[in-house]
Amino acid sequence: MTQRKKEIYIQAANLFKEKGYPAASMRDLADRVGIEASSLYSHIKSKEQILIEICQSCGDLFNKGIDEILNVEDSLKFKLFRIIDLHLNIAQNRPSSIVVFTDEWKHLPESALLDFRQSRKSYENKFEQLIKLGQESGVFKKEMKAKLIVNMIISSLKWTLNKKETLNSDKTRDEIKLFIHNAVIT
Amino acid sequence: MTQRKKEIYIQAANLFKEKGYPAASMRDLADRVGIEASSLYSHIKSKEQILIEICQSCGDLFNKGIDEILNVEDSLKFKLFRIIDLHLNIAQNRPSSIVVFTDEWKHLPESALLDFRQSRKSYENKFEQLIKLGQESGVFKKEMKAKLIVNMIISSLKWTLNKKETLNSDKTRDEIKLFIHNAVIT
DNA sequence: CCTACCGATCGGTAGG
DNA sequence: CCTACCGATCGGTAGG
Repeated sequence: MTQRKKEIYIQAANLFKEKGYPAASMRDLADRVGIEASSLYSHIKSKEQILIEICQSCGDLFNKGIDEILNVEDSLKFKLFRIIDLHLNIAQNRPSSIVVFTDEWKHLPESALLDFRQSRKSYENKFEQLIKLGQESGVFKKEMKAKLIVNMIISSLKWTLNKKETLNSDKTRDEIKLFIHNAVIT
Repeated sequence: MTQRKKEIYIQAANLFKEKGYPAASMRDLADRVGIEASSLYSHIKSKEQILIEICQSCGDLFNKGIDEILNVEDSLKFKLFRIIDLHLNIAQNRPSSIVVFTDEWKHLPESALLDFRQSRKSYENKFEQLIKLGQESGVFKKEMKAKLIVNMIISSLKWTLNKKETLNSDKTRDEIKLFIHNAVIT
């Protein structure tokens, strides 16, 4: 990946985040990169392809991240905290891409949409298994369905997207973990 | 508001939800209503105006809803549960509009955007005051900032949008309330 | 990487 | 509510 191509992907993520994918034009993007719109196509295949790659790479970050957490020997409680940090770290390190991944995936073309849903499903299933394991061993509360707990946790973290100071504050991160700790740990 | 105009707003909300505002065309909308695109403009002023009214009316639902809850004499804990039901009820009763309100507000024109942010801010401030009151009286946990609690709660409920069976299930609603109860009630 | 350009589609108007 | 149409803009290609 050349420097120019990287620059295009970075600016595309910024632009898609700000305007939304359909409202972001290739001419907007070219302006930000500092070249003509037609010149973009020497580096990229299509507008769609940029969206596909942004969404795929974010999905991979989540799945690789959770795999690493689950494969290390730790308490289930600590693994849950590491998953929370995984979400916050991705938001911190890829502030534009993560918003595109979260808000613009519905504009993916059909085949990439199937991949996206599969990747997300795979992630949620791993997360759910962790919760179920904790419920069986008495670490996590049993009164709520594991799938609901996963949905509540993932959803609850999304307000932090785009909130740089929140993501940078260890104190705020601790409060987020405390909220979820109170919600699910026995 | 004539029947035809109502129909246009309903179909517009459905369409904006499905495709996103920028990708939804007035020709799409006209097809769903069963008239020509140009005929839409006998009933509505512009595409933008539809978005503005959808977002305004949802904002009003939240603000009127919370005002009613806060003005009735109830325990703070019960008021919190009523706020949760307010969110779930709006999602249940206006399944398309609420998604447009949540996901498409950034496409509002400048002046409407100011109104939108003000309405949302107003809602969040009232919610925050309730949490602070509860923290002072020892009903809600003090270890987390009130604003963070509000953000976590509002965000945590958003996964239920578009999940009709979740919104229709009293049992699931109870689990959602239990999650939040555990998180914030002493 | 640029100039020049394509067909398609956009929101919206004129006039009836 | 329709036919006919407008200028603007879209993603993308040809050719150099």
